Amino acid sequence: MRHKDENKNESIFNATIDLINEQGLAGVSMSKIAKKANVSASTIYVYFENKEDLLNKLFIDVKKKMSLEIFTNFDDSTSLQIAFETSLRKFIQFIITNKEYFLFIEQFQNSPLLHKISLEESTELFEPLYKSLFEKGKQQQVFKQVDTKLLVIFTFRPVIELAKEHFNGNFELNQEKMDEIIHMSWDAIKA
Amino acid sequence: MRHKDENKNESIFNATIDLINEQGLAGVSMSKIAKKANVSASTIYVYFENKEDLLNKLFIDVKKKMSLEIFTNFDDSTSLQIAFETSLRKFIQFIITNKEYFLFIEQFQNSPLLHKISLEESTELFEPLYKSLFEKGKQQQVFKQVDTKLLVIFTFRPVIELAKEHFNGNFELNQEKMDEIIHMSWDAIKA
Amino acid sequence: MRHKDENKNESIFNATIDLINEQGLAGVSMSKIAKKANVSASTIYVYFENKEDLLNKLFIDVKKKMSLEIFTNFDDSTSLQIAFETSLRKFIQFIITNKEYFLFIEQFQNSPLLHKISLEESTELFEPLYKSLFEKGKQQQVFKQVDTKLLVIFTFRPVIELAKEHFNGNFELNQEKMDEIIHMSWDAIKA
Amino acid sequence: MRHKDENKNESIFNATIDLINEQGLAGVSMSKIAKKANVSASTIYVYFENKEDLLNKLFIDVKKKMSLEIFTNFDDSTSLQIAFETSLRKFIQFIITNKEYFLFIEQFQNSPLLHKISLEESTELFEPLYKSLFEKGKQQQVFKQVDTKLLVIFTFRPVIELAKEHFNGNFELNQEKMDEIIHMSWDAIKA
DNA sequence: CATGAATGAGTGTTCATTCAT
DNA sequence: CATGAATGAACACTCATTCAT
Repeated sequence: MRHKDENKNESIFNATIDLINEQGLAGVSMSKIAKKANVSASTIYVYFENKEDLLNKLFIDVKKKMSLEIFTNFDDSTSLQIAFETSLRKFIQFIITNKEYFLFIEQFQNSPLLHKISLEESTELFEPLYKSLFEKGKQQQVFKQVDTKLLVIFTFRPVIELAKEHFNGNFELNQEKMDEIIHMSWDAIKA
Repeated sequence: MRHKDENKNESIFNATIDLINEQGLAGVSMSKIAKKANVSASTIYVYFENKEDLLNKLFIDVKKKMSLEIFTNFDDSTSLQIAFETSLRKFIQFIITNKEYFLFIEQFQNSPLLHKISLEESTELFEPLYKSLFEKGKQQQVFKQVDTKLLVIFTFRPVIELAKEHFNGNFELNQEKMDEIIHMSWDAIKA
Repeated sequence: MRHKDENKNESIFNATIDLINEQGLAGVSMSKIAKKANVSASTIYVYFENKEDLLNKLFIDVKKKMSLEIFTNFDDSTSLQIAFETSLRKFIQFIITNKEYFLFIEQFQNSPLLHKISLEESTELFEPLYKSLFEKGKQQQVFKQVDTKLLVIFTFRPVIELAKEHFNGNFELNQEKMDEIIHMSWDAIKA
Repeated sequence: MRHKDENKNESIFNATIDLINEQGLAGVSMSKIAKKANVSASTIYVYFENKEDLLNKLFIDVKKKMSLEIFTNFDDSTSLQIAFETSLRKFIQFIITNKEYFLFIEQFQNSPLLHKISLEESTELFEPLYKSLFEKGKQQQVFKQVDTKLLVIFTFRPVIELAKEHFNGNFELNQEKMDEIIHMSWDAIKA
């Protein structure tokens, strides 16, 4: 349970995140969110146009938090391999310490309620990574000469999937495993 | 007595698949399925216990179809690299030519409606692949000495994600891309 | 649980009685009866016109069983007080040893599904009691000169209500209590 | 905000009572109640948790009305026989002039939807009667030395049953009959 | 700004009964 | 005689949203 915020917007966000983690995206309703956030259901409509709007804004908010943490102390000037490893480790770190944000993103990313615009807006937040890591890597012939999307997916998707299995209790994502994953991702994308 | 119409089971399945592809898993309701399948909503309950039961049985049915196609002509005796490439290509082939099955699986796999038993039952269908490809490969030191789950995920997850982007229209999964993906997956898992 | 009868009619009756005792009258449905009786739901319609018909026939059947037991060895020639006490004790005996019949009767007696004709038909079964006990008693000035219905109700209703409380566990209907009840009923009706 | 219409609660109660009297307890449904009360079915859920809650609250409400009327001008200091007769007459009066409340109580009292708590709460309303009538009567050796429950049942049950027959049209509960009933109940309980 | 009241549309499911064999 | 298949109508209840204050 998270603590009550002064800010109503924030407490609606928190209630939503908590609910989705407890009951899944399909289990959230405006009235449940209202109850958990200790506001009236109609108050939510003061802050958000409708349910879709609430979820999309929450999505962008969470993605912003994520990018902020990943780009903290991001050093453009290190070797590509170090930049790669650092980024991926920070990403894993964020997932592990923000389980409820991660699970919300994973659920909502596949939902038809996610607007294309929100997805694009949230993707743009990670542009620096694409530019100063993957595309630079391709230019320097360190990475394979393939669509950047392929590099991104081989870097992040496997660990995402394994984190899910970890949270499900079907897999233990310990230090050793993380090293192996990073190694495998690197092998996949390196030229 | 009236004899059970084998088609009815099938047409309920088809209606469900179509609906999920049109409206997403959250958008399917028993009455919509009934309307699309041209049966009464209560007729569905002659064939299935409830909504969960229907979706789980459909899931297993589709997974069975998938495994059947992947294991057709599966040759245990070829080189590992050929077995790997053949399997992955057949998998991609299935996805591309059975878009609606693939999208149903992807949506339902993450749903809380999916029973653990159904998931296990469907996973077992692919056991031969794990045994005669990934574990054999580890024994022969062709693959990395890591948890088989890592090998499986680096083999199948990237292409799944790219297929989704392909169907979304954000990415063109052509022959060249497939070759690249297969190459990257191979690099990821090979020792 | 009662054992399966050869006679289908009987096994449908038994299943119904059992169900009503387990789930209450509101909880019985034709399909549940069918399942419990190990027949198809449509088979019930071979034996009975519809649900109402089934319940009404069952009601009369049970009332018949009841009257049979009460009138066994009924001695017309004893003193009225002995006849009164014997009848009432036999009635109590039937209730206690046939809890499931009793509870069905009590539930169905108040149901709008009970046809007036069935009620009359079942009431007639107890005519002898009215004639050779209550009306004779009035003639002989042993009982109050009031409507026979009053005599009947003061004789049977209190014990019925206390039997219900007994089965509910709110009241212990032991030998002493029975004696008291019989005494009170007698005081109520005697001139 | 819109303020709660006190009438609405009341009109839902009235609609429910009317429906039960017309169709029996088994015949009431939330949508029928809604239609009769001229509100949307979902509005009922603003006032009550669910069907059970509605019926239980209605039950307590009606019992309260009943006890209020019975205890009006209840005089603790009169002779026991006068107190007995006054109470019983007031009870009969309530039944006769509030047929629809009475029939609701009789039906719901036997329903599995009645919560034990509601029953207890409603029983407590009549505690004064038990204490200053029946138990006092036993102390003064005016009544038989039996379980108070027996006294209560012999006092109220026969008249309840006869009122039902009266409303069914099988019995005319006129002034003379009432006097006889009161007399018989008194004989039953008096020492 | 905030909210309780109100609702039409929809949910999954059960029902008594009929049909066709 | 017996039955599984089939169904329209109904059920209790939840939903996202709007209204009036």
